[in-house]
Amino acid sequence: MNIMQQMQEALKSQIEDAVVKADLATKEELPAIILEQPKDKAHGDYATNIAMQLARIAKKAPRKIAEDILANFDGEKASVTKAEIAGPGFINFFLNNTYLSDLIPTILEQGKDYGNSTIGKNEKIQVEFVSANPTGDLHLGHARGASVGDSLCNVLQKAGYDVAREYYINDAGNQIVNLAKSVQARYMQALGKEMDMPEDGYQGADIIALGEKLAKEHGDKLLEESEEKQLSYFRDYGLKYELDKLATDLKAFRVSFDHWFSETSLYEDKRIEPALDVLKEKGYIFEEDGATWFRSTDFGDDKNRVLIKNDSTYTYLTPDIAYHKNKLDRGFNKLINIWGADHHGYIPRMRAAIQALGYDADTLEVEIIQMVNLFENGEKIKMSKRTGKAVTLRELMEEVGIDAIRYFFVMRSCDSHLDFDMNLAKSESNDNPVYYVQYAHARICTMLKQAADKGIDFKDFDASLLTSEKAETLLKKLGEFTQVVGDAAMNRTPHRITNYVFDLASLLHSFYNAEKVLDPENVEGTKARLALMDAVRITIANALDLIGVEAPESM
RNA sequence: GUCCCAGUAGCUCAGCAGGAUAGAGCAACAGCCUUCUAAGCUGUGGGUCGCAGGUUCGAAUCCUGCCUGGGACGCCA
Repeated sequence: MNIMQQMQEALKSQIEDAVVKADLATKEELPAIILEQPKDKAHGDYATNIAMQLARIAKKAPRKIAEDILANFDGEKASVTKAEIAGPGFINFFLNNTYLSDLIPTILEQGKDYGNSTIGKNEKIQVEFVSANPTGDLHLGHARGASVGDSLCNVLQKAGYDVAREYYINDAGNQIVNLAKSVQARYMQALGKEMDMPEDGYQGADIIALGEKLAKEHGDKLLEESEEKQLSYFRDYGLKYELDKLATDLKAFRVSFDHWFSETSLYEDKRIEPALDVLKEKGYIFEEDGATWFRSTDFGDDKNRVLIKNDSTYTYLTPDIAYHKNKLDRGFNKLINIWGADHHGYIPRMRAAIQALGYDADTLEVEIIQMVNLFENGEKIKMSKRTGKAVTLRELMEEVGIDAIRYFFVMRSCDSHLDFDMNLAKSESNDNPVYYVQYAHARICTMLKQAADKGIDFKDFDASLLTSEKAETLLKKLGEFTQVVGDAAMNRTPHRITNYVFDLASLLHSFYNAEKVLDPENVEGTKARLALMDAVRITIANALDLIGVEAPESM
């Protein structure tokens, strides 16, 4: 538990004691004490609404209750210097802020670990994200999913969850047959022979390049093989090529996975039948119109779903159920899937399957990532999957840079559609939030370097010298970091990290402009400020690390 | 028709378990570089929180209905 949490817990327990002592409520009746940090400084460091909450239980006016609480409140035990009743019945607490001076040594000592907590209680949680079909390049939607997924995993880990990152490879089924046919057509075309693309073929430039590559390497030799052998070759070759490309691009994008799970392996390891058997035993399976169905409506889905088509092949859902069963068999007690908005309709049936397998519905959480619109020069860039004319992640990385993409994609709540402004992301100006934050970090590094060059050692700093309002605001913000990470983890909202780090950078810039850090006239003050700067540097770097953005030492 | 997401300042969006006068960036306007990076700072103006009800001490936040925009509703994946 960090200093801020200790402070809050101490305060809460004093409030609880006071309520019980004042005979307003018993310990059992008492609701959880809520402490909030008022926006207005005149309202103190913390405020509680407990008096209003107790109005019904104690049958008294909130302000009267607040008075009774304060009459029985021992402020000294919680570092409270002043407590006031305000508004409809808030109690505002003003704290002795010396506790803040303990914060800097903690941050400096913890370094990269500052912000870590144990609220995840080591819970085994699996996050499946991206899982783009190996049939083309990653586009913007995947990139957002990758950014959010990776950042969420980082946040969860920092908050003490035991996280496994997984990519589900859809390397079985129709789309792979299509891939093989598409590669074949592109290969033929590269040889100068007439061949139409299959109807649902993959039109991407990557497949054209692949066809040319094959033509170059093999000439027309591949045509000597049987059609079946050719397609099998194109399938394997295309799959490997696409998967390598996905892995390379994602790695470049600073996203890695603990496990790449192959759909085909479900067939090879005979995992699909046993999963179906479980549903069958429990009576959720029935036959109709020559097909095998899952009665997902038993669990709130709006219609039942086919598992085995009347041509005796599986639907997409069937191996996916086996896959999720496998995840659960591996001992994860929480599964998070990150899907694009176009898959949201798939949630009820998957959740039904989880329940049919004997688990709670909320074992599976699905985070839906809304769509991305790309804007350049104020105009929306149209994307078309059919013609393959979508902007790829690779192109975007080359044009915009990884830091800006990662930051922009995680900056907004997943629920919101995201307008990605190319001009803004590319601009090296203060309009660009990424540069704004990185600049704050670089500024600090410059000061620390200059101090080091001058031989200033601030190890023996005295934090009590940091009395200015701007320094104090900065300190309080630093103290919030652990809580912010914990909230982002529990609510699955990595965008809070960008909000936080932006605010922190803003406070740093403000402080920087108001106070001279390196002051030859005041050695002790300089040391204290340098220590504060180092703590800010560490916190910014840790926050940026969570969202996969670099923290440069100079710009 | 059913379901999901969104609707907050001119624009893009925050707003944490309901809390005090609704915030930030951009844009507009006015200032700050003989001083640690002006990729920065300071200040001003700008809002019926889509609409209508309800829940309560209190609603941008929760519930219901409606309106608008986007998406999903396959024996596709």
